[in-house]
Amino acid sequence: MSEKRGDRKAVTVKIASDAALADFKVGVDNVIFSVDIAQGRVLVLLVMRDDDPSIGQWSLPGTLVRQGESLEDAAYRVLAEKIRVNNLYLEQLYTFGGPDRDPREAPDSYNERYLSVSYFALVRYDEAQLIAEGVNGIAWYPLNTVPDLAFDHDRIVEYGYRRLRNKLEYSPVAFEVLPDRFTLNELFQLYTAVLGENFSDYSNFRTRVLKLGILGDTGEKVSRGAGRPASLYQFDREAFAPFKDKPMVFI
Amino acid sequence: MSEKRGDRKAVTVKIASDAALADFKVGVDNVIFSVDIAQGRVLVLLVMRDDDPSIGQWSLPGTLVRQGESLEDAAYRVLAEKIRVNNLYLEQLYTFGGPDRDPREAPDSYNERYLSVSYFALVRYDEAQLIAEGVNGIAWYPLNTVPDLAFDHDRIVEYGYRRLRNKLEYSPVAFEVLPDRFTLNELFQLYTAVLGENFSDYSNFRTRVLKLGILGDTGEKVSRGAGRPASLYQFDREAFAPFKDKPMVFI
DNA sequence: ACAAAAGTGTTTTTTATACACCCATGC
DNA sequence: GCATGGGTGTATAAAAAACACTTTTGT
Repeated sequence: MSEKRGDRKAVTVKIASDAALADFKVGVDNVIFSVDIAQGRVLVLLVMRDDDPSIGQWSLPGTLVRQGESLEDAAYRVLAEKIRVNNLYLEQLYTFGGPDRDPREAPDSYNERYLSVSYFALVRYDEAQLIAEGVNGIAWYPLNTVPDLAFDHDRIVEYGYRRLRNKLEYSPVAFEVLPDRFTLNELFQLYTAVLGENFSDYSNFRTRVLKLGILGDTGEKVSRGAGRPASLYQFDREAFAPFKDKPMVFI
Repeated sequence: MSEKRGDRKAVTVKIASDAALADFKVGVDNVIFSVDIAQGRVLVLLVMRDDDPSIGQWSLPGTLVRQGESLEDAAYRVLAEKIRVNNLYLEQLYTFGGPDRDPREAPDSYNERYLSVSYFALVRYDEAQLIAEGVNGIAWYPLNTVPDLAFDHDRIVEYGYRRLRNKLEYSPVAFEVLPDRFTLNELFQLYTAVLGENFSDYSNFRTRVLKLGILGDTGEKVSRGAGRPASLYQFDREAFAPFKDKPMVFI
């Protein structure tokens, strides 16, 4: 954990010292979630690998970072290659970079390391159009049916799901996934799908979320099948602004 | 954001395709915090750069990742080169990787990108022994007096501080920074130093933290100057175990 | 005795939880 | 008219916040 060979002597023995440094290719892997409110399911976007290592296995959509491209740009690029959306939420998740996490690092190859910066994304299920590649190289998988994934992508999905739950509780991400106008019940269903059945009582949920004062009643009503029509609400970004960056608890 | 030149054709046109990929050196930068309870100050460890870019400027202790070394190992290595501690808390913070964040990426050089994976660490102020390099190339800086730092290290410190506050509120990191046995007042001072004066009343803090049931009274008392002697408490890892991984609110 | 720090208790306000109940619509 | 989902209200319990008060030490 600590050979003391000096970084400080690096100036004089530059070549020798540089030889000890690892060379990296940097990949970006996206954990793209969506929530099928109607069915109460959380979905992850998976793609079938059709390339060199782990070919034919499901994996997260990813790519290698190109020259002049930022990490985030790369993340947006993969996303745009796989899926068409109008709105999305995207943020960095975690960086997995141990040696030996990628089979391409095999000693016989160029001795290059592969590091994966993962990104977390949330899109609208109903507006997301998958861009089919071959026949069926891409699909939404319900979280509980995700198959064994290539590389260490299982870990990444797990990590992403934890982030999703936290984000729901402490930030207004939910509104990135809902249509502009939505009923309180849809909001509730979304929370329930992600957080589990018993996270809260519907009527208490209503009270709390309305008391936050960040939802505006549009006055319009909509009928979802039988029963009394529901009011359509809108997320009020202005009203939310003061809470921005401050710790906040939703639900 | 999406040239369609294929990752998929990479097998056949490997050389041409690889040419578009960026080559990276990966750096690890540590935001090392400690809290001087007596003075109620949060401190960051800074080192004076004595090497190539931004020489003579303060920066976070960092290093480039070596062959066969994991990111975390690299983080531990820098830490061990700068400071001697018995206990510490360390976790990954964020990965900064836009092009042009490092002057070494200047177009005239090898066209190699530098990416920084930052780590967040917390150590005990009183037990931390700085390993002096030259005369004074290393120092604790109170958070509010941190000078302009090299690269994008200012951002990293800011980001790290946010993490520190969150960690204090939602996890028992505090006990990694306190001695094995500590008074409730020391715990309170620690929280106050990080979270600000008005985060809570001392007596309410006591009640809450004791009700958690994760602190054991050792029975021993200690006198800090005048006034009634205080009980020494111990963090009870067993009692805390069930809360592990579950969302939890401290104070 | 009195200042200083530790520790306890009490009161008030706010928030969470569990339900009971009324409302508006489709069939 | 009755099942279905939407929406309001109330009663109880728990947690947070404010602050008064007691206890034990050093000087």
